[in-house]
Amino acid sequence: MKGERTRQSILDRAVDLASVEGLEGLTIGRLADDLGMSKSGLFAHFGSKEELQLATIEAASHRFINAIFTPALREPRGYPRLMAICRSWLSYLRRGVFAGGCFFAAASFEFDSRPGPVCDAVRRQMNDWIGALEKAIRMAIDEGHLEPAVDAAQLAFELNSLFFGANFSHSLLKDRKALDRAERAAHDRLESLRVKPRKRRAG
Amino acid sequence: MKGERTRQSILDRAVDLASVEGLEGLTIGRLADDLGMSKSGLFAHFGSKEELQLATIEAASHRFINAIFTPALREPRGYPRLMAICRSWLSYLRRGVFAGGCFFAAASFEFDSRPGPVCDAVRRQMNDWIGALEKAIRMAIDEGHLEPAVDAAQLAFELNSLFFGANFSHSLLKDRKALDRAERAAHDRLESLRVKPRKRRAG
DNA sequence: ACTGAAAACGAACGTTCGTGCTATTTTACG
DNA sequence: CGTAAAATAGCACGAACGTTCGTTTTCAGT
Repeated sequence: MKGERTRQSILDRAVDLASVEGLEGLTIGRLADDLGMSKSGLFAHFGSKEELQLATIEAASHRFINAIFTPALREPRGYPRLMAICRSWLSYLRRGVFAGGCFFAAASFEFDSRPGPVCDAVRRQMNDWIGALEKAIRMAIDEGHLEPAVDAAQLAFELNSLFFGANFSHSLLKDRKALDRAERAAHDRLESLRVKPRKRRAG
Repeated sequence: MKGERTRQSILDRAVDLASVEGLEGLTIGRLADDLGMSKSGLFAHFGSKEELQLATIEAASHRFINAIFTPALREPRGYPRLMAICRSWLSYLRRGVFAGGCFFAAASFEFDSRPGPVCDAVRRQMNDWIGALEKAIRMAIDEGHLEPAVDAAQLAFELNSLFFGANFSHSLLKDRKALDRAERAAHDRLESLRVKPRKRRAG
């Protein structure tokens, strides 16, 4: 009972630490110090560093979903929801949901050339994310909001790229216009693929 | 004399190692083993790990410029050169110029929240790169190839985002269509901003 | 070929890493 | 309450980290 609570607070801190120092830079000793507990006490919760990393990814995913999808799913499906996801993503960066920028952007570039269970877990998360983006796009097509010819995978790729680019310009270059640029690019791109509502007949 | 040659071969290997393991994961012992030399012998060339990291960034920059700009600068300025940069970038990823994908994409996301001399050096490199992109865009505007209203900084942001996105989809997701998607997106975007050559009078 | 300098080496330093153990404390429950 | 179980602490380990130092090897210029 108590264990579960402790575990959660460990992971909460681990997610932020890893978003700054990286999943490999995330260290058991450092994490234990931060939480005022012993290395071995913390270690017992996970059994290995790799398990800690995997659990941290899982915890980060929950935080991500809460920040992006939970609010966006309140919007009506189709174009509004798709646009809400974009705005949620940028606002999630602005609000600093993770201490060191987007956890998954960092993890993606850290592990993209280091095969293993951690790499697999990151890839799985990112495939889910891209899949969810594509789904929202297909919904917008089905609702008649986007042109039927739109390639969902292509558009998802482009939107995701803009988010990564925003993270980069915002966090590393400290460009205060980064998020505005990304929002403008996403908006313009979506607008260009939008079905113009000349007549309200198509359903 | 000999020292400079050794130093260069160290950095050559360091660049590839760091593009896989990260600039922090780049380890003096590992690097020395790879090169069949002693830790202390290697260490003496740099005096500290941080200096090794900074020198590695510098070396990576040379390789990057050789792969991207040297060929692109042979194209006539304006639209052709801009498009050549885009294609060079994607081909540079395809050819595996760095062992672990784009060195600078990895470094950017690794150090974007870790202030210090290494972060500063990465930021400087990336500012140079974005600046060069903007310059190529402005040239295309000046040559009358792109609409005069084009916002160079905005377009540079978008192109760079596509490159990062390509790196991500290519390296982590192993999506074989990643580079094609990025090229298509870049091409379409540039085409949409292009001055249509209806009559060959302007210029 | 000789020699002074430059380069590389080998061993060791103190620290931190992840990971085992064995106690001890704390918690949950009958 | 008391007690079994769960959670945490303490300590030690071997390996790897960056770094220092004194020695030895290799090179370049005369």
